[in-house]
Amino acid sequence: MKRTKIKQALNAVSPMDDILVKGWVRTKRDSKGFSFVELNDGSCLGNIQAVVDHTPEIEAVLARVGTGASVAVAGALVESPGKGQKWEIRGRSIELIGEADQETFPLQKKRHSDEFLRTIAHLRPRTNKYGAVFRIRSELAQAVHKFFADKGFFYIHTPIITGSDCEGAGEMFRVTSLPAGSSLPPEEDFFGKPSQLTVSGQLNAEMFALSLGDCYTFGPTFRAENSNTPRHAAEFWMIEPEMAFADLADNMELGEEMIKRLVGHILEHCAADVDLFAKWVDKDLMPTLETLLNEPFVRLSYTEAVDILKKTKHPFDYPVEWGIDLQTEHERFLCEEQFKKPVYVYDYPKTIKPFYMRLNDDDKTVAAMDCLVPRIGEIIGGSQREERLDVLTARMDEMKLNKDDYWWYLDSRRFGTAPHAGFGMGFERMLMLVTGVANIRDVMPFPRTPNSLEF
RNA sequence: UCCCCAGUAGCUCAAUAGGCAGAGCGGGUGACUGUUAAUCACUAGGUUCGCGGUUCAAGUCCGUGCUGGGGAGCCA
Repeated sequence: MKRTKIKQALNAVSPMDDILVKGWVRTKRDSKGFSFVELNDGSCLGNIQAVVDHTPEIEAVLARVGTGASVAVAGALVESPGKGQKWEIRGRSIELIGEADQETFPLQKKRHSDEFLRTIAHLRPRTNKYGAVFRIRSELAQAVHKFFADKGFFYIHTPIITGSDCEGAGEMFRVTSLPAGSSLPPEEDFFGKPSQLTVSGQLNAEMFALSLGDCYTFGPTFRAENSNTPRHAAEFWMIEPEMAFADLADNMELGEEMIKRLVGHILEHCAADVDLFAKWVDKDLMPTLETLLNEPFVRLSYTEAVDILKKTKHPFDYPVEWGIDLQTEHERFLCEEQFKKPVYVYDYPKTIKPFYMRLNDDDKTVAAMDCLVPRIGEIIGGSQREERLDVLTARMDEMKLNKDDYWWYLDSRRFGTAPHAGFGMGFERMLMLVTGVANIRDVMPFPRTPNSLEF
């Protein structure tokens, strides 16, 4: 007989004479003459309860069935006479597939701390909370692709290994095939030059925006920064759309539409899992998601933001002056206290932003934008790109970048250049936003952070 | 990388002023004919993170290292 997934069984509309389910035992309760066995197979948050009467053969099996064991139960799907569930399985047979030693199996039936579960990252998806996290993660990734596909964006696979320190966005991981401890020069290495793991697919994506129109990348990126915070990981996934013939306003509009669509999709498709987070992880999750969905995002120029920060009575550790980069405390004040909703800050001083952002007519600011959301901080960072060759090369000279390294990037401005804009969204931060999970390590299957590479 | 806090049973934690190492949960054994984190009884379980020091005596005080958490910087 073919296995029925528990999600299907729990959604049944009528009883079934024959059903076979397989899964992991969440809890077993014995009575005299029969036992309750609750199974979860990961297909959904809910467990299905099987009731098995004791026979000598079944008792022999049940003696070895404990929390965490994998089993197959065959029987009939019937309406449950007990409270708490609509359906249950009246078991005719139970087969032990994989035993779990009760002395050493680390997952209990009660709640564990996130810190402890991180030390058993290989087993934590078997818990309710982490099962829910990773079902939502999967659904969110699908929703990203659906959003862009619906809008006619093309999905571009930009390279993971890169040869140029593009952007200068933080420390990069070196890639080499030279033997450990080798003192050979980069010319002798695999690519004949230094190579690194990418920190962003943006520069490559720009080439495709200036060819296919609207496109996006969605893949892993790597930062070798020794940053130890609940919002950073050394390996994380980033979504980077890039649009031709678009400006900064189009860019902000796309970001807002995207966040609203993703939130709406998760509320619609992962209701049971989201409820778990609203109930146990973040009491304010539902109001937060409602705000994201229904409230228009604030749009505020950097200059206006500085004015607000200078006028408020709220004390800051870092004094505010036009020209400084906004500190975490400033960003949090703006979106958590001043407006209590997502805030776009745009037109930043050029001195604190990278070379590729489009210079505004004031010659002091660039067409950059950050989207700040409560609790997470910056979830989107983007800009209109500098499409004018002379302005772009002048900026590169100012910042002492070697133009030869960017010859192909500059070609796009030599031949048929066009205004274009794009941004990067941290996928894990989006996931933290929709689940209320506070630590990025807890929305990643096997998180990579400084001094942490166990799994 | 900097600042702050913590580390005691498998897990979550307690231990008065420096004076006998404790509880709940989990595990094991048994009871119970409809349980829902089942319940009840009994029971086993410890290098108090490592190293060094102070003291008659250290889980507790001092130094140092490691690990984890929170905050900051950097960023998505």
